[in-house]
Amino acid sequence: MHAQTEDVRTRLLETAGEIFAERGFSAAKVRDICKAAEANVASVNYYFGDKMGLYIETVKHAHAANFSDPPPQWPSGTAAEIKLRGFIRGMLMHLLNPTRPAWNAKLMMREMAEPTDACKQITEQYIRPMFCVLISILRELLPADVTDDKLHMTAFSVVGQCVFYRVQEPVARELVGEEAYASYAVDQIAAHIAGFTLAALGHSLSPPAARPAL
Amino acid sequence: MHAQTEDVRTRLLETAGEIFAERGFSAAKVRDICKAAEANVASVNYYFGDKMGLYIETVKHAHAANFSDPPPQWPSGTAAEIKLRGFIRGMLMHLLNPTRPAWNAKLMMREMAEPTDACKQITEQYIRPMFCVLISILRELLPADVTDDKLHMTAFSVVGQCVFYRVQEPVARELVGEEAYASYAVDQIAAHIAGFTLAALGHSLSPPAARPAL
Amino acid sequence: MHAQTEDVRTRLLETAGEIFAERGFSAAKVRDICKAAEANVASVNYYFGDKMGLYIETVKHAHAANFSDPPPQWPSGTAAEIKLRGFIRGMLMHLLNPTRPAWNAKLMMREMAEPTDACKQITEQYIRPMFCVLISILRELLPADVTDDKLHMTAFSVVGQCVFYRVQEPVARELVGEEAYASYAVDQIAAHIAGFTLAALGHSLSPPAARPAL
Amino acid sequence: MHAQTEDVRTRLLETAGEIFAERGFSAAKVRDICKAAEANVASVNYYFGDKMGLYIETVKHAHAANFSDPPPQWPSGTAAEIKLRGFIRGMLMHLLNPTRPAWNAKLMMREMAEPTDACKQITEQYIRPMFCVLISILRELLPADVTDDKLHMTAFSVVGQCVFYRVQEPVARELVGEEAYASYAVDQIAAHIAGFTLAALGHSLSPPAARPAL
DNA sequence: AATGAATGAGCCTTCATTCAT
DNA sequence: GATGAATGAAGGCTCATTCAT
Repeated sequence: MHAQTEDVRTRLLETAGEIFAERGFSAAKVRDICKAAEANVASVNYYFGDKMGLYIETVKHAHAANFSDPPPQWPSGTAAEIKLRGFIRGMLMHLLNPTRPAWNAKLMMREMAEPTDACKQITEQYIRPMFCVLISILRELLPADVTDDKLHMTAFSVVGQCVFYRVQEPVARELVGEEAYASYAVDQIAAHIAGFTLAALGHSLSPPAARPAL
Repeated sequence: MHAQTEDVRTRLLETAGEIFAERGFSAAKVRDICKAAEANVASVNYYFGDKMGLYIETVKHAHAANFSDPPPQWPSGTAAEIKLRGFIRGMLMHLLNPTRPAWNAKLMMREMAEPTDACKQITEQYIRPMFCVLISILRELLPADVTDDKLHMTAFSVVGQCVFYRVQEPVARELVGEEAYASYAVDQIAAHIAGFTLAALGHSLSPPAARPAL
Repeated sequence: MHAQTEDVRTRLLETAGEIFAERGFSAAKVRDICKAAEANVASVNYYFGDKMGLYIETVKHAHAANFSDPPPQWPSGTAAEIKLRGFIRGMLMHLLNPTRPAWNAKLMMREMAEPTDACKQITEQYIRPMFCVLISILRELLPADVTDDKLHMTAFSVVGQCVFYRVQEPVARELVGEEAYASYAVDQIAAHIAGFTLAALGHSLSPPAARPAL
Repeated sequence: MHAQTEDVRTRLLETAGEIFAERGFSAAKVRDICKAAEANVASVNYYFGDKMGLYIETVKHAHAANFSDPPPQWPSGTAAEIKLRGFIRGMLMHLLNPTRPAWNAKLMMREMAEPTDACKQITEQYIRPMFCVLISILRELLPADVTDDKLHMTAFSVVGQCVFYRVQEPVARELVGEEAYASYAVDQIAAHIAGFTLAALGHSLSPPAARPAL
């Protein structure tokens, strides 16, 4: 109760992430957050000034925790196709990872729907680096004279296919049925998106395994 | 006070959509909604039972207003490619329609992040019919022996590319810059997505502009 | 809907009695009353001005219905003991009658707890006549030179014993247990009170049946 | 603001008693109670959970304040008649106590008319102990082989006579006239009820004033 | 005469915040 | 530094009442 002083702040951040994600900003009650974090009712105001202060720090913290993985890297000379497949799989793993980030991603969704200052910060800090990696991979796969617009839209096509499974989950689940949706494996989805994308880019119509040299 | 009697309900629906979209369910106050709709404080409970009732109807109404167009139809014999291009363009027009939409789409985002009963109802009522049309188009473009899973994932790839521009708008805008993003025309995006998709399906390397060879 | 016009008023009165008795004045909702009476929501205000108007009329109506029985009468020359037994039994029948008056009596209780104008009116109109009968019976059973105070207090002793079973029912039920209380028959209680009273007055310690001439 | 901190709860209890008694549960407004108690609007929910919680505690408190005197005790060997006289007088003193009671009793009336959880609790906590004392006294005055029913009904006859003066006060006052009623002294009533009861039980024709013979 | 759609005052309750310790 | 008892602003909802028909 005295040595773990800094821990309270962190516990608050973690718990708040979960609860904000689950219920949204205004539906989340600071009392509930504090109780769940085994902290005092006044802790939020003490550590973060007010509820909004806690929220902003929470969003930052969530991103830091969720996207702190360094952008993927490959040995130079790795084939662009391999890198694209890896990138897509990594992204889906992040988005659909059922262990930790359940609420992390939900929180992000909210930010998208109602961007706060946190949104811009996060984009620059965590998303742009990933985006740049994707762009560089796609540049290898596209003709050298491709326009920036085309390049960006292609990247968006890749990202759009991936985030769909996160963003539209409830709808997709309803459309194909609970059972069918439950059977989707991350690897299966990743293979589909990568295959679809590579085919679109005029590379390989063959499934990953059939590739001669990896 | 007598001719516009039914209009109160409608005005409430419209105004609530705007406010729910802007602030979210719990942050939106029925008092504010009523004031904005020039309706009585009790109107919400009178017409919709309670706040949640208003919300559900609002979400439905938003969809109805935005997606009530009957699923697109083509003369029999129309080439599948033409239909797909039309479908994608129509979907983007809806999603990015600058006249009505602002809050309409935002509201949907919220529903995705935190699905309520409204979500299921809308999916069945408005989304599934569209989805079925897309599926039938894709069936023409895919091999006859394609699995349902593959068919569905392909549809999701199409839809994912489209909704990205709605869902991730703030991020996309930030990533490519305000100016570049503003220059994107619906037709340009639609052409990209259609071309990307048809290429992925191994069809057409032709439109949007009879590309020589890739 | 047009011929039964007067009936609505009456139905309202009856239903309101039941509901006012059950829930009290402010907890009773005019909507519920109207629905139960199959009358319009505005009927109360139409027929009685407002909710309080309905209440006052309801209390009057309830008493008229419940105590309209003429005060008991006996052939001249009937023994005072017989008359007292009859009086007590009649009073208990009224108070505990499980068929009609359940709510009638409850309503009266409320009036006692919080006397309105209706209370005085009722006392004069319905209660005093009964009280006078009791007094006249007791005068026969008490010495001629009894004071008025003594006479009144004796009457109150009789009445008090009777109303106890109505007024303190929940407590009595709890004290002796649900089962035992349920086994009390009106006749048994009446016999006890009459016997108790007559004994107190120095007449007969014998149970009613053992009386030589009836 | 610091020494009297506990007093808020108590002040609330006292004030609520007065107001609940005066207006009934639903007509009493927590705002009014808080204002009268010089407490915050949220105090009720803070201390008692909700309005009903306050009500229950209030009823208990009223009883505790009014009946908290330990059940009367007498030196062993005291004559049962003496004890009965004492018991009756004590009970009437409580019921008619002009210092505190006004609303206390009214509140009880309401509970009887519309029993809540509070009723049961009070019966067990405050009323039953008194009732047991009365029963034990009566057992001394009645034949050894008396049935439980008879014993209980006899107790009810005693209690009924007493509570009448509380419960039916408005009616009694009206029946005998304001003046006459005002002249009733507690001692006078107590003497009457005790005398009446003892006579009924076949004991004592002695007190209150060594009556020669009846 | 009688209705029922619509109103607005106001009630109970919640909840972020504060302040004395 | 950290707490938790207490606050007051405001929110959702109810309900008696009205008014045009």
